[in-house]
Amino acid sequence: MRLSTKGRYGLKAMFDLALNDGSGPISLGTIAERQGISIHYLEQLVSPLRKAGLLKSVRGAQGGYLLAKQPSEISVREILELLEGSLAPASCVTDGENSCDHSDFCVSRMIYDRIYESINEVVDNISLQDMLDEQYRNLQDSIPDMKNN
Amino acid sequence: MRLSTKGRYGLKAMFDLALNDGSGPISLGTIAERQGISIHYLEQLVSPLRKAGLLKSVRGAQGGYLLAKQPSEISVREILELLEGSLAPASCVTDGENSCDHSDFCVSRMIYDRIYESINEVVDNISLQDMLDEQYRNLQDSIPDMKNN
DNA sequence: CTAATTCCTAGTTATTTACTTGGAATTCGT
DNA sequence: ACGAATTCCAAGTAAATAACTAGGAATTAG
Repeated sequence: MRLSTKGRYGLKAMFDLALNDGSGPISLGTIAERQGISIHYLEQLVSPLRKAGLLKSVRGAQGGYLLAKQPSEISVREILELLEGSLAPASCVTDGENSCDHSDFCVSRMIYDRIYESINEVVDNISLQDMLDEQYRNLQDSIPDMKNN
Repeated sequence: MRLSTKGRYGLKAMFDLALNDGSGPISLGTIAERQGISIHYLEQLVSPLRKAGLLKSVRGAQGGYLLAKQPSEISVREILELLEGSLAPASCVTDGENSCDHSDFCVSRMIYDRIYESINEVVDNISLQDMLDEQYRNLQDSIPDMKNN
């Protein structure tokens, strides 16, 4: 039940962009270095995010990526689902009836449905803005002097 | 974020045993056939469940497995955690601080924590007895005549 | 024109999953 | 006492997936 590096790195990258929202395009090189991720690997993660319209790219020198919407308008769910596929704990939850053998009238499936719902409830209701707010709160609480970082 | 076959098959097997609770030991061969799982693979799943005290075994001919406790006393969480390991979406959630690089003051981790909690909230509160109840309800609703199966 | 970038496709390696194989130990029924 | 049915145990293996790497074309600021 682990998220893969795709989801985790992708979320990190999006959060990095959110932190720098408004300062013009940020290159993958910069993000890769800051987050400790291979730049070529990052490219692959960023590509679907761009195609889905979560971020914009600027090509050429001094180019890079920017959020395509406000941080408040991008949910963690969108990001994770794009990179991980659906967050369902079993394929029958999203595949409809066909994948399930019905031998036990799918009581197991009822469980997977409920897990799926509860995961979505969480990630649907956290936006990048919420993450920024949380970050700010963390900084205030633990290291008051670092507010300006 | 998928459960592996270990967790899913293991849950199926436990539910099968719950359905037959009280009728003496059920052999893995029977379960394997009913649930469409390789018997040798099932063995591997059942072994940790036995060692953890969720089920008992009876060796030799006419032997098999039985639940070691009442269905109401066995939660889906216990079963899944035994077979899948913790249901945390990232290792930092259960590994403590060491695995996390703190570069973003772990706002990501806050998310993984919340997902983890919400998953546990679900699986903690479903017991094998709840599954039996649900099964019975399903049968009543969809095929009234099959109540006696 | 050049350096810095995105963009694209195709490898490759490492890890994990999902089993299979083989056989010893145990016990019921006859 | 014997044989069939079982649990129990340790390895091995094949397939799938994850996690990258490699190479290069296209674009653009300076």
